[in-house]
Amino acid sequence: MGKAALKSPARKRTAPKQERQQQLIQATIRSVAKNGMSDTTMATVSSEAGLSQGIINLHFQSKDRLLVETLRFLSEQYRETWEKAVFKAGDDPADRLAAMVAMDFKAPVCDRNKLAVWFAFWGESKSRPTYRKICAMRDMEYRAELQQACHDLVDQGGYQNLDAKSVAASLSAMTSGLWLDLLTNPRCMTREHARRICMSYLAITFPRHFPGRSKQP
Amino acid sequence: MGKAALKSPARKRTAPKQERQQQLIQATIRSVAKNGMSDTTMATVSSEAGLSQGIINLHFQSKDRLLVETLRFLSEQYRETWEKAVFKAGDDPADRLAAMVAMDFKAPVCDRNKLAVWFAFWGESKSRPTYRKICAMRDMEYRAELQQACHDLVDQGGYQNLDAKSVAASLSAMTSGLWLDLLTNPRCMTREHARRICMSYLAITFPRHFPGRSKQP
DNA sequence: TTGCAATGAATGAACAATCATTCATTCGCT
DNA sequence: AGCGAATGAATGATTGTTCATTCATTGCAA
Repeated sequence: MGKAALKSPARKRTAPKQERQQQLIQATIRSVAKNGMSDTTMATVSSEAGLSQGIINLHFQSKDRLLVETLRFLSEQYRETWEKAVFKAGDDPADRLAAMVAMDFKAPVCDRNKLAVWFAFWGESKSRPTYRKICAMRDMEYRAELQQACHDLVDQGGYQNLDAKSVAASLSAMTSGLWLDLLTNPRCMTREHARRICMSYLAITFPRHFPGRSKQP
Repeated sequence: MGKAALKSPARKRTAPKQERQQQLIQATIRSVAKNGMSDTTMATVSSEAGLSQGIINLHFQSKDRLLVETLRFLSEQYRETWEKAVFKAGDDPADRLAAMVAMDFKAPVCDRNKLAVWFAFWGESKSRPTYRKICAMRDMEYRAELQQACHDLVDQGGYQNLDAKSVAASLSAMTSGLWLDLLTNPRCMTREHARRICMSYLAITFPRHFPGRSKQP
């Protein structure tokens, strides 16, 4: 054991496998956001990570696997985030809905780089069954939770004319549509504004459980 | 002149410039839908068009310009389509809204190939200012029209608590979100179902101008 | 009509650049 | 010393672009 502490403690040259993989996935997100999926190469990713050329093949075997693992990471982070939010919200279905909406427009999920990457994967999803499966699973799980909360609220609040499934589909669609605004039009749309728009939808849909919509800009 | 009609009348070897360019843009849409943006090459496009390697540089100078012109085509076709739909709908703002929603989920706009291409461009838009400008302009024009119709309906129908801008933003977001469903989950979402979801939103937002929402699946 | 240049659209082989992947070597930790 | 992590030059495949050539069409002369 060396006498001196020595070394830049900030960045070890050799790191545990999982840590390096995570580092490369983060670099992939930055590269896809900065250069687009088409211009993201092994070189742009490894350079973004501050590591060498061959590092990706060492940890992920191929570029394809790196991209799949990146999508899987985004997908799992999304699920963990809303699961946590729902748990914290407790039993009340209205609280659960509000928590899921809030989560959709806050870090770590709603980050401009990550939004760009989501859309990049969606754009490739028609030609890549693996992407489509991961996306479909994320969507299914999220929407099932949304639907459950809507169903509970319809029951508990006596909204007999509402179809929980349709409301969940509407809310989910609105969310991804607002993500698009945040991505392509960040000057006209903020995360807080996007959240308010979703809450307005909840307000007219479940008027007895959410504060009424006002003429906000 | 010529005795025999001669020639395969179906495909002339030399065609007017504009016709060839259109042919190549259609081939680009098919290739991006089939192979994704990353795996769309000069070879896949020209082969999809049934033409030779050099043909794209002859007509578009570069791959970049081909892609930009493809996005511009989609954007202009979208605008022409909704302009026509709004014109046909006449003066009534509720009719105009319904017409724009219907147009969003019908050919030629709502084609699965074209949706894939839209998302591919959106995914690259953060890294390509040219893409972002074209997308932003399309969105702005469309939303201005939507907003106008909402504004008229708010005035005429006495919906004093509604903000036309927010309603337009909600509807627009819902539309692109439903496009995502149609792209990634075509088995669970149809164009007609998507249209109904939008109409349900209009029904709860403008209850005196649209038929009430029922418990449809 | 028939023959014959002239035109320019279309081709596809060739080229240089870029790409993902490999692997012999170096480096750092125990 | 020994071992695994990391490197980066090397490799072959793929890419966008170029350009000499081919070929259908058109205009003109006889």
